[in-house]
Amino acid sequence: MEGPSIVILAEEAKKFVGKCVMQSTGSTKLVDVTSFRGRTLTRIRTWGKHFLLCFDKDVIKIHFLMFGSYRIDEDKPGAPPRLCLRFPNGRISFYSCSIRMLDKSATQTYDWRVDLMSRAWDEQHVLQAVAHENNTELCDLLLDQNIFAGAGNIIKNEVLFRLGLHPERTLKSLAASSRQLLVGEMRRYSKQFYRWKKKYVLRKHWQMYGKKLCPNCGTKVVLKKTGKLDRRSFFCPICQPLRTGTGVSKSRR
DNA sequence: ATAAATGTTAAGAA
DNA sequence: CTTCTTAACATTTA
Repeated sequence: MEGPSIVILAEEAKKFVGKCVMQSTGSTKLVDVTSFRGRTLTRIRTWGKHFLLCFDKDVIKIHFLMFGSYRIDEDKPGAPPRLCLRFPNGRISFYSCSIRMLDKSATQTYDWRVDLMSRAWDEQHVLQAVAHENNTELCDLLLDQNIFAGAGNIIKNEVLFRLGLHPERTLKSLAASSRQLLVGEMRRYSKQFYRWKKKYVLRKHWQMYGKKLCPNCGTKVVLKKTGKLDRRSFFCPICQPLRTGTGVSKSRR
């Protein structure tokens, strides 16, 4: 689950803010499930892929990893929730996810300037952070949660295709103007992802992720695990060349 | 049926 | 000390 999906969850769960937990159940052993009963949910926040349920002095942090899911006011068949919070106006359940408690002070260490979905997202700050990553391949850079919080493998692949960038290019091969385009597109596409996902039309807008043929030129899409993160990259070898330019030596002055 | 995948963390190894 | 590797987590889809 990528950042935009977490923002949609936060909107759906908003109706529980200000409500008191009537009953708390679940199979997680990483938090004391029984301790939430009688406490009021004061706020819901998100940072990247982190979903934060805030109480007066501490916070439940939920991360959905690869397979996590949730349900509101219904049960998921065949799976006991890791955590289910029941409020006077409904309930929310979380499945196969990581659940941790944070002290409230820990949320102050989150930097919302790098959160792709945040109002506080700061292009200049992100460009500065990117500037330290000259030797990093783009496929790894775009998944770095300290720089692009909320970006996942779908966003990575789609953005690289839209800009005609090969996933194994290093940042230093990009001119300053291209870097700025890249950072801006990460933000723009994340917002687009959110709008499409809300309308249940996200998947049909994928141009490269999971595709067989390039929508531009019809060339067979390459699927390769790339980078230190060894994650799947889908790319068109024609539209996303590894080497830039037309053969003119880059070292020419 | 088996494998691989919208992901992260911690522990141990090098 | 840093960087890399592996395991753990555990569900859905192809």
